[in-house]
Amino acid sequence: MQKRKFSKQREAIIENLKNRCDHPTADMVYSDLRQIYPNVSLGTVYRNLSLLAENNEIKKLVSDDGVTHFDYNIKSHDHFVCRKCGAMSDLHIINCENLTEEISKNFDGYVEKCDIMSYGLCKNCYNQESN
Amino acid sequence: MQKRKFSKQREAIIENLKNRCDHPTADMVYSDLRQIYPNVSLGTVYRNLSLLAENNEIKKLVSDDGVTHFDYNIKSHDHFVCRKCGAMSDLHIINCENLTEEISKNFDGYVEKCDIMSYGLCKNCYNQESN
DNA sequence: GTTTTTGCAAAGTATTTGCAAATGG
DNA sequence: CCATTTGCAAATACTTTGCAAAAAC
Repeated sequence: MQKRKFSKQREAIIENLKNRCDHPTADMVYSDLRQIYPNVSLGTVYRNLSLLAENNEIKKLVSDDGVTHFDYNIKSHDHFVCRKCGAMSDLHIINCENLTEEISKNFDGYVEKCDIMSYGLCKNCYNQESN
Repeated sequence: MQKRKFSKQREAIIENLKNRCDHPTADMVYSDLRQIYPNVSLGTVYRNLSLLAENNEIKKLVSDDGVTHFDYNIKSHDHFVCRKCGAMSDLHIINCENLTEEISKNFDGYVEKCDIMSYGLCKNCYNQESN
């Protein structure tokens, strides 16, 4: 791996992810970044998010509908995606914490990680629907 | 929903999915279909796969790398994706069969389904790597 | 005869890449 | 200075869409 140099854009991307819990898309991060650095480019945001995800400094999460989200929390945890508003939120499932090891036992190969993604309607969208 | 009419292209797509277990992409199905119907278009394949997935006749599965796969088996089961060759295979996890209901208990909204996606190296790629 | 589906091509998304200039160490 | 990163624009990859013709019923 090449030596990494500091960049204020990358720092701002990390800061942005750190201070929110809505699992933003690249475009959402880009919108926020433009408030601070009006000339920042979407390419820079994509380049940095990919770099960080490859080095496991952040998590890249792709939902069923093909939308890519990013998460600052790299600890093993699961997610819920609302079919209606598309929001992704955290989910903590108690009895599936050692799932990776569990799968490894019966698997002929190397199991690196395991993601649980749940879908449906979030509280808000569910209440709206029943009106 | 509008009334559906028969189409030999759609039937061939279903047949193709039914007779394989490698969770193909739209393009893989398209390649096979051209052997039977040389003039079939990729648009038709996408249209039909979307239609079938929306009506829950097949499953649409998106892996971490953003690649969309399709599965004829609509019963609840989980998947493994090889990080090296990209192949998707089935995984049957015994103690996570009622996960959707389990999540529902502690969730303020409506939980429709739940996918477990596991990543690593498949048997073949793992053996190659250790040589 | 009316509705659905098709093939084709064009358009739409999301993401990546080439390159010269700017920045970091 | 040399390596990395940036902004910009163009390119790529994947998927959807508009439309007239064909097929289904």
